[in-house]
Amino acid sequence: MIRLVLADDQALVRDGLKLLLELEPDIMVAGIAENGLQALNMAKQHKPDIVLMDLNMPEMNGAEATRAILKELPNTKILVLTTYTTDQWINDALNAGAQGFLLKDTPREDLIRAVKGTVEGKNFLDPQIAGSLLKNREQFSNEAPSWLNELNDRELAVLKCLAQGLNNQQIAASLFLSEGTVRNYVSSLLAKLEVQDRTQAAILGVKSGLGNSK
Amino acid sequence: MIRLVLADDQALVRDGLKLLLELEPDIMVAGIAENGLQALNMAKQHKPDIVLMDLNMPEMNGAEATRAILKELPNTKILVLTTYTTDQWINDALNAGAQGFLLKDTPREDLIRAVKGTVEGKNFLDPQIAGSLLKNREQFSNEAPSWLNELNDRELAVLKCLAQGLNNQQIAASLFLSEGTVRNYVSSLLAKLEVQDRTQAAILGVKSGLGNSK
DNA sequence: CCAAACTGATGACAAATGTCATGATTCTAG
DNA sequence: CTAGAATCATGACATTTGTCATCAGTTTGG
Repeated sequence: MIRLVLADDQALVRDGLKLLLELEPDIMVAGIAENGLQALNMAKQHKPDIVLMDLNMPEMNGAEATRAILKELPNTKILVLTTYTTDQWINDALNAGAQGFLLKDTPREDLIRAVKGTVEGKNFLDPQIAGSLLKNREQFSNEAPSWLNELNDRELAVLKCLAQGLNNQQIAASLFLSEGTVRNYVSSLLAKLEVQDRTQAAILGVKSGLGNSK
Repeated sequence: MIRLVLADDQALVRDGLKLLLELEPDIMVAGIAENGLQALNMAKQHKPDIVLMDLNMPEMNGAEATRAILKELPNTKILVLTTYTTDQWINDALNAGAQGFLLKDTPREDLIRAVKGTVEGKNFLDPQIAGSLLKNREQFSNEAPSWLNELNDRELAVLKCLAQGLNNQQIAASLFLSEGTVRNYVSSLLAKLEVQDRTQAAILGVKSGLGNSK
């Protein structure tokens, strides 16, 4: 049995969704909220498996509420239901840690599938919304980190350090090398990456996902 | 009428998909390929609206084929059909520019919907695959770039340049300032961001999404 | 065994970077 | 009007960075 909290500022939508969801035998609407603040309180009170969250709400918007709920109850799943794909808060909600995004014109069967799937850890993204995610991604992860192969272990280690913003002295300490040696590795690194200086190398590293994993 | 090219190395899958797709009156299977190379040729020959692409294929895998096709025919949509969510090539295909990702156990109706939606520019991501995208995103876009408010226009402009890897001279040229002035702005920037050098500032900038938009 | 590659190191040098003090304009609020 | 901002600029200076030539062990493949 899936326990669910519903948050939307429009009464009609709330009531409609409630009916729609309770047609499903293994879904139980544990609480209904009219704004983000109520959603947070409902979540704390009922500890639901999943929260269906509207974005545009008074008091506390969906993104803020998502962040607040996840801070208290990190295992709760948040499925965002929004009206417009251009909603400026989609990005916020994404960052706040929402697990899924649906448009309100999603057919009932899809909504039910998304609710159940989200509880199981899947991530449902409406096709109209997914585009921005894909584009965003392109900005960051480079198409072909082909140079990863050209770099030897040391150079790769140095690049990781660069991507973390260390200077030569810190890198030397970190890798137990002399500073001069580090300078040499940085130098050959720059040549292989075909960049002009450590900053450009660091940017490449960050964009390729280095610099996060120690 | 949607013209479609199908690429999969398994005969059964090819035949099954062909039958399944042609049940739909407004979809026409223009070509069938057994590997990536054939897919590329088929695409060049038939100029389809969309290519259904398997990832694991001999000769040229799906990701490479995707990249090759998009290079020649940038308006073609590529919908990837894969068997496993852990497929190591998913990332490659994503970077190669595929517009959608489905698992092969997707029901027929969803497949049809995805094909039509993808042609219309939507992005269908299987819920099991979308997760990695969301996680990836978390690494990069910082939740609260609070310092963004503390920076004035010039400093922000300089930070953008830093995030693009420009040196002081290039920044000066770009913003029509003297190099010395740029050095001053960089200096105050570093203080406000509480970092030690331009590399660390650039990393912050990149992680916050600057450095992409001019 | 020997050449080649790899790894780590030094010193010297030019260029880029970061910090500071200081000035000149211009704009704005009291 | 005037003090104080914001903006742009200089020059001087110490430090960091990047490049190069060179050297010395160690490993490895032929």
